[in-house]
Amino acid sequence: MSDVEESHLVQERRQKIERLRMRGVEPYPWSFPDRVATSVVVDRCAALTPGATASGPDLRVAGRIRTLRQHGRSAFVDLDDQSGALQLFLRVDELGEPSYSDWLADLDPGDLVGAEGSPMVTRRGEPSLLVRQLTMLAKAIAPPPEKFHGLKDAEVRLRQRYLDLLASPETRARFRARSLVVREIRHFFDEHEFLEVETPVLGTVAGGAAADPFVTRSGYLDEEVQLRISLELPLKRLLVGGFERVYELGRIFRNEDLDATHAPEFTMVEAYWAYTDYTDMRHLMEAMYGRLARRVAELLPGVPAAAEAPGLFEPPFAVVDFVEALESASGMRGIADRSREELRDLARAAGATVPDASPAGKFLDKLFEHYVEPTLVRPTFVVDHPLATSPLAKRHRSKPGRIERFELYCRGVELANAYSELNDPDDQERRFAEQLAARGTEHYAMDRDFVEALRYGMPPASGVGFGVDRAFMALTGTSSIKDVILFPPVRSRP
RNA sequence: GGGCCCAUAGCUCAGCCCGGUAGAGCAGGCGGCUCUUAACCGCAAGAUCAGGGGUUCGAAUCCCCUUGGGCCCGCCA
Repeated sequence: MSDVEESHLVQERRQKIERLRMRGVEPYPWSFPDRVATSVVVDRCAALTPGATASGPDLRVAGRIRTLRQHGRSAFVDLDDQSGALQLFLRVDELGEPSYSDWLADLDPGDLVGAEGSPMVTRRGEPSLLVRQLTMLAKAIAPPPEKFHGLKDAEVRLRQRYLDLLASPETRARFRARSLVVREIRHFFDEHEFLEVETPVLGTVAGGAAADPFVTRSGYLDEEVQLRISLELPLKRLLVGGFERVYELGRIFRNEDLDATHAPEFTMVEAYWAYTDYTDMRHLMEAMYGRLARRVAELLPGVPAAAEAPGLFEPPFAVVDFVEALESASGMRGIADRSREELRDLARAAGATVPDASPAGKFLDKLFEHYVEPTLVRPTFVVDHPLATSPLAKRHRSKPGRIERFELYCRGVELANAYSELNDPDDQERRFAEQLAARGTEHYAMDRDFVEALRYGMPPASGVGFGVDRAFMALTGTSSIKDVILFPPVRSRP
């Protein structure tokens, strides 16, 4: 592939810049005040009959040229802006000579231009702006992707996301919807009187989950530091400190492979709610996902999965017991009483490759993943997991050997993980020690200060965590996490 | 980490199986056209066929390696 800088297309455009300057036109001016969105002009046109031109003051619009259709002494330009698109109608009898010919000689697809004129509807019925004055706002030197087929190259779409965005209204709509769903999540927690907080990304112990951290070094601390892999432990310290409803929405980092549902940095929400238990949190999540589903349906009516989301996420969601669901799906009995070795052999028989040393909870997760997860298409709360599956949840008040936990699944994806949070400091210390004994690699350490904090008393509380990227994927039926992250990680160019 | 697949003009794609001087559409250039909307008509141009090596009289095409990407599996509670 030849260097863009060298191509004849670029040289043509550089010559056009020289011509613009020679006729006194600045190719990169500073602003374009008093413009309206193209949608405003389109709305104004709705009152006009075909062939009619609006009276009243001229309107100004700005945007990027998608296509040009020249007809000798008139021309049509399709102009895109964030609100949509508008056809510009250029005519020699409006622009005059030599202005008309000069402009047509120097305009290209991809250029950012401003236009001033009257709203009008063409005889063929197309809402348009009859242009009296054109302004170059930024001359594009590099040609844009092809106007009809758009940008297909998956690599370019990831490496040069701006090209994907400028060529694809669908991509723009998807990322806009993501941003507005994030805003909706904040509204939801804010309305429920949760306080949004920010906790450190860099710390000396990355805890709250089992994942490989990114490791770096702090010159100030003169110590190894790790990027957070979860938000859990600092947020619970805030419950100790007296905040009763807190949440954080932020980036977390796990030094692991990128695939369709995992990215090494992703956005997570965790919320902690004092004096409530996991059943209260279950109802909160039901309400939240119901609301987010209605929002994506508004934002992406043309995306089938999004349009169907409100029906799918209509509360109440199904509730199934972890052990009962696993036993009924697999035909096995007495799952909770099996030894670690038995569970390991069962997991392997189900096709999982797991190391000998894994804790029993790992094998149970694998069995669940294999037998039950694929069947959970409608939103379903899986509740009351075996004790071994998490070190941070409180023991179940009535089911021996279980914890008070739920996971929400939908369309085969995990959409939330919540507990009645463990607040017994001695039990917490024991459970951390058991996890460490089963793991024991160099970058893992017990967060002793967290155990110390619990000794001062953390109120009974429920807590939840969910990945924003995956939530948005499930709500919109998007199959790859790269399609919901604006700038996914890419290797440096060879 | 394992398997399969892909890389040809700025963009979207043919050509590859079965080796014989690299093609189209869009975009760009020149000419024509005052209601088109994937505008249209004519002319001329545009390529280190991802990179490197090999086989061959001859390689975009067959073989090997490298790089980047995609899908699946494994890993990632």
